[in-house]
Order: sequence, then C-alpha cells, then structure tokens
Amino acid sequence: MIINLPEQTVERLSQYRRILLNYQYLDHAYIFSHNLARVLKTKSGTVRRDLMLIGVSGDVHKGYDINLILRKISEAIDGDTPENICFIGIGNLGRSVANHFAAGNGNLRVVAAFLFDQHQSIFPDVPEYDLTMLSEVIKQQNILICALAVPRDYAREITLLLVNSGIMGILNFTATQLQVPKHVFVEDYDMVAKLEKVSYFMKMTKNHLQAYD
Amino acid sequence: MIINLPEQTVERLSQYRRILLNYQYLDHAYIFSHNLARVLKTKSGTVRRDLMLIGVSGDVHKGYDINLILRKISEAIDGDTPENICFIGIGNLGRSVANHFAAGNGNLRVVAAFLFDQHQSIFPDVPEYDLTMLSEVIKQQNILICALAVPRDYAREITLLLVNSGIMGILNFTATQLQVPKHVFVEDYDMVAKLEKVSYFMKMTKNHLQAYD
DNA sequence: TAGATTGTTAATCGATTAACAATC
DNA sequence: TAGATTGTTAATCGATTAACAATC
Repeated sequence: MIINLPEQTVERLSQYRRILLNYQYLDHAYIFSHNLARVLKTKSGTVRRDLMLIGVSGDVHKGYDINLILRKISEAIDGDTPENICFIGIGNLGRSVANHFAAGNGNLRVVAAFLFDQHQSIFPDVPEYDLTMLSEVIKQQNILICALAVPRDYAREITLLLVNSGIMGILNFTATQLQVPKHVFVEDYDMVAKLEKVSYFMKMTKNHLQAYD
Repeated sequence: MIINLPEQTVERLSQYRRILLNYQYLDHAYIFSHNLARVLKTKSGTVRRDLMLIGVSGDVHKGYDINLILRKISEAIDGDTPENICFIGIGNLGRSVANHFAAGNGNLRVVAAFLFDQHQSIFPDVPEYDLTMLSEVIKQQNILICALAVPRDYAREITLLLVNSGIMGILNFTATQLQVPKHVFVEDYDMVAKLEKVSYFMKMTKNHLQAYD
C-alpha cells in the first residue's frame, strides 16, 4: 500500500532520511521538527506536515522518534525489496551516491556502471561494463532504474535500448527530451540550464545588494 | 538593465536557446510557440508568456523570429561579458556541458576543471588542475561560478575556500547544505533524493497502470 | 475570407507558510 | 504552572493552464 505523496514531499523524505542516518543525531533518540527544518533550510511546519502525511506522530515534549521516522519513511517510499539501479556515463558524480547506497542506506543498490568512451575505472565497488553489454546486464540483473548521462547524439538510440530492456525509470542528464512509452517515468536535469540559472540569480543578488550600499 | 524573471522562466529561456541553436530550426527563420512547447513538453501559452516577459513579439502568421528570440534571451539572462566557470570533481557529466559552452553557445565558459582524487584526463579542451591550485586559479581566471561535486567530508572546507577566493554562485552536487554568506547564490541538486524520487514515482506509475488492466 | 496564432487576463493548481488551539 | 512543541487549518505565494479577443 503506497500513499499518494506530493513530489516535493517525496524528495524531502529522502533528505530527512539521509540527515537522520548520517548526522550526529544517531546518538539522540528524538528530534524536533525545527532541527530537521534548519538543516534542510525549510520551515518546521513543512517538516511536521510531511511527517503527518506518512503517519508519524510526535511527542509534545520530546519531539519525533527518529527510528519511527526512519521506519515510516521506508514504508512510504521504499518498495518491499531493494531496487537495482545502474549508471550510464556517470563518472565521479556518481561515486558518493554509489557509496551512500552501498553502505546500506535507502533501498536502492547500484549494481552496474557503464562507462562511455573511456576505459578508466571510476567506481571502487561497482562492476563496470562496456556499453555493448547494456541490454544484457540490465535484463540479467533485473535493473529497473538508471541514471543516463551520454552525449546527446546517442541519447535516442540508447533510450530505445533501455526501454526494450525493461527500464521503467530514468534520471536523465542528457540535453534531450527522451521519447519513452507512458509507463516509463523520466526525471530531467539540465545542467546547462542550471548553470545559466546560477549565473542569472548571482547577477540579481549582486545588483540587489549593491542597491543598499 | 536586468529584468526580474521567475525562476522557472529563466530555466526555460536557457532551454529555448539551446533548442533553437542546436536543432534543425536553424534553417527556419521563424518558429511557432507550439513548436517550442512540444520539444520542451510544456504548453504554448507558457512559451508565449515567457517570450512576452522578455519583450519578444511574434507575428500572427509567421510566429516568432528566431534571431530575435535569441537576442532577447541573451539580453535577459546573459551579462555583458562572458562569465568564467569551473568544475570541481565533475567528470563525465561535465563533458557535454563543457563542449556546449566551448562551442560558443550561451555566455559561460568552462575555464578550469579540478579533479578530485584521480589524475585521469577527462576534459579534452579544459585545463585540468589539482585541487591544491583551487584558490589560485579561481582568482587568476576571475571565476565567479562553479559546479561542486566533492565527497561530503570535504564540502565545508572547500566551500570556505571558494567563498574566500571570490566565488559568488555554486551549483552544489554534494549532499550538504553549504554554509555561505548571503551574497553567494547556491543551487542544490541532491542526486540520491532524485533517484529515490524516480523509484517512488516509477512504482506509482506501475500501480496506476495496473489498476486499469 | 476562413483559419490559425498571438498576447494577455483570469482561473486553477500545487506547494509553502502563518497561525494557533491542543497538549503535557 | 509556564513554556515549548505538535497537529492541522486557512491564507498566501508562485507557477501553470485555460480561454479568448485581437489580428492578419
């Protein structure tokens, strides 16, 4: 039974979990909503609302039971069994992500990495394959999710291969709108657009601060 | 004179530009709002609204003048002079981004890449440096923007160094909320959260489709 | 003209935030 | 108790979408 949650709440739940798993809070049994809010730069009301949505109740004096939060987050966003994922053309950026999951955090497991046009070993603990093995490995390892970061010219062709191999979720770093059937969920990230956004808002910030000189 | 634009509009303007620069539209002089909308999976009204905001007027019969759009986008989101940026710990993922800017698209230039704990050459056309050179290169090259993807344990220390070296905009791929003074603009990207989001909505899609079997 | 597109406003949607009674 | 936090509703905010008169 999966609850229907808002997009933003799903992302924050993932972040609450990592914060709770990694930070010093592990020696505390309870945490207040404003503590979580501060770390994530959000408001305590947002945290309480998110927790309410997944059925976590807090204690007026002690705050929220950390283990309860972790269990409820897992119930809310994890499936019953670990999910296998793979990286395609993701290098350094994927390393800490791979480490995070390899340490048993969350419910995803990076079981394969496909290197694009180089044969350097990047991931210490993830089997690395050539792109030619893509379809075979995905089927063998029962991989449903991948992060895709190949040059645009290959995006269309590889996407077709992915879909035919059974992939159902794609984190898309290519500068292409992938053509996929409606049962495949795609989340896009356009790094060029994000860099230009940073550039724009940096300039805005600069102007705004100068206005008060 | 920079116009105050909504976040989402800024990102889309960047995407319109890339689409117009790269796709086959270059042999057309005009484009309709619904053509741009289709490529970006948005609505034609959104495109017209965005273009209106930056002062582009279209022709009821021919659509929008592509060169006019490109000029107005540049006026709206680019500065007067090219902006130097650098990559820190970004590998393969940065390559096509670097190529995009190296080809003269947009107003950003990748002038340096800092490799984290390996000495492999990844970027064909970008000077690569050791992390120890960070502060020196940033100052010398007058770099204001960077994309940061180092392991979490180093994030705090390197961020301090960046800020002290004059960085004013950071695209943050580390799983850390960076502590920066208020004149520094930070855009966060949490890859673990995005992968868990893909996993969640993939499951939702699956359930939803099964409901209609 | 007939038909298609622009430019713009109002309606809608989704998410965040403010606020506060209830609680211990 | 006094003071702090939870749980929840209503208000607000920002962005998208629907809709349509104006245009040629």
